[in-house]
Amino acid sequence: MTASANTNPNSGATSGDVVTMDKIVALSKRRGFVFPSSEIYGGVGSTYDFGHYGVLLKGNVKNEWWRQMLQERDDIVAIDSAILQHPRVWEASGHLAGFTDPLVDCRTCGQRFRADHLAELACGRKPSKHPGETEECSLTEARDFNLMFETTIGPVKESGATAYLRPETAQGIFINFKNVLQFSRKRPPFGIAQVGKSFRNEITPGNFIFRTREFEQMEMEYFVPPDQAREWFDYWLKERERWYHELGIRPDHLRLRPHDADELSHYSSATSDVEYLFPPTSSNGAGLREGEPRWSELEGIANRGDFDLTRHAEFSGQKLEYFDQATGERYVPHVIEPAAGVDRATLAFLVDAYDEEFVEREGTGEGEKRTVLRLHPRLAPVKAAVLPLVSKDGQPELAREVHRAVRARVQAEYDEGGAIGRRYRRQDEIGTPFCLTIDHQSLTDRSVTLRDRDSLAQERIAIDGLAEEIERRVNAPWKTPKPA
RNA sequence: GCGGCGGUAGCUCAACGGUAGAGCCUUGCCCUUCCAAGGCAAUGACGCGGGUUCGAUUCCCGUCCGCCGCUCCA
Repeated sequence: MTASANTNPNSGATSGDVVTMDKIVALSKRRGFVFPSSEIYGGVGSTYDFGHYGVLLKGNVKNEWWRQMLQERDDIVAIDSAILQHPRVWEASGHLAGFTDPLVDCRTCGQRFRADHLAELACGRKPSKHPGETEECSLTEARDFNLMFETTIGPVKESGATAYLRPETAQGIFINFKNVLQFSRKRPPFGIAQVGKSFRNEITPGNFIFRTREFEQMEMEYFVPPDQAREWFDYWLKERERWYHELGIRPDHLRLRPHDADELSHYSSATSDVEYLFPPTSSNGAGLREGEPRWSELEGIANRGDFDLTRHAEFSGQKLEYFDQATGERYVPHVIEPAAGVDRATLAFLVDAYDEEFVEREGTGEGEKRTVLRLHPRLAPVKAAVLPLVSKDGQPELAREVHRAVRARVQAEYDEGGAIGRRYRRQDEIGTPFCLTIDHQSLTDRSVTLRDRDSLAQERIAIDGLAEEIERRVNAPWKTPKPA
């Protein structure tokens, strides 16, 4: 729970400490994971485009989430709801009211206040004053802060109906509760899961892809009998924590943090955050660091009670409840919601995997720094790279054959350009767990060397059955070699 | 949105009131070699707009973008 190992700037250059956000941003751009969006036009604040490896990595993160939610159990079904929904959805959810308060800023003290609550608010000055009451106060005009993106349905703006881009995927699940109940043959406890884009006009986006105005969520609403809500809440806390651990996040960099009473959302009776210990922004050569490591939220797990179904029942006039044939009971299920950020999880996996080490050149005592992403093989964008040692003597031809076989099973690359060491390092930087090198011996005995990303160890392995062997290794249990 | 700092090739840096230079990276060719150190060549930058000036990447203003703090959340 504590961050002692990483809050101490003098803790030395253990491999876990070298990462900074600057390095992640630079690597992301250098290797084509993530680019600032609209760059050729000067950029748009806090929007990002995912490049080739970023798409593969993020896709793997989502796949792993689906694996836990769908493949490994039979009480959760999937849905993919529309981004544009009926405006009443957001009245019922509370977003339209809660997201549109007029606010004023004070230019003197820098604080922000609800414009309609000035008379009751204290502005922090002594003796206690209301905002605007003292001579130094310099309040701005009241402005509407609508955190939802607004658009118009219909091509003529003036005559169209106002609609909102969804600020969360959860509501798309609640409004489909009836549909799913009818067609999925499920009864509580059961869940509905969704992955998709959401949009919020954040006041202060930033921290790379950590907080953006357009982001992707992985949300699951788990509907349970009211008297079981607490136990399922605890269950999902553990399940979600296990998910991060199994995908290689170092346990001492992950924690569950229960919300205080005053932090709770309007809809929640209990919420815990899954937090990751993110590194500082940058560090200079002298070991001084700008910013401190900071616990930040990857995921919120909330007990939403019956708030959502009750509200939608009220606003829509539809019955949103479950009738238990066995007991003759009719009730509104309570909801446990693990709501995770895809981009945040992806960033955390990148950060946690980042490592640098010194590789000595044989016998010289000198060497090079190696940058490597120690990603769980299942998360790695590319599972295997096929490399002919030299690009002649029939090696490229055999390598192409191996590549064709391997890529039939897993994401694989072929590369014959430049020195072999350089190609290994390129693969290290994108986290490829296995490099398959074709050499002169390969041509006579149909074997390759398999080079391990983390240990650099090489072993000789037969080409026949190679693709299956790679697939087996990718799916084997894995633990990060990085020290805690 | 407010306050502080910053913006020169993909990256790390340099110089300068007289139209920018290096290393690394990348690409091509040669070499053929199991961990980025070989040879030859090439691509490539003053965030954007305005002002001062004979002349602005340099000085001034605005704007955009980024980082740090306030606030919010996945």
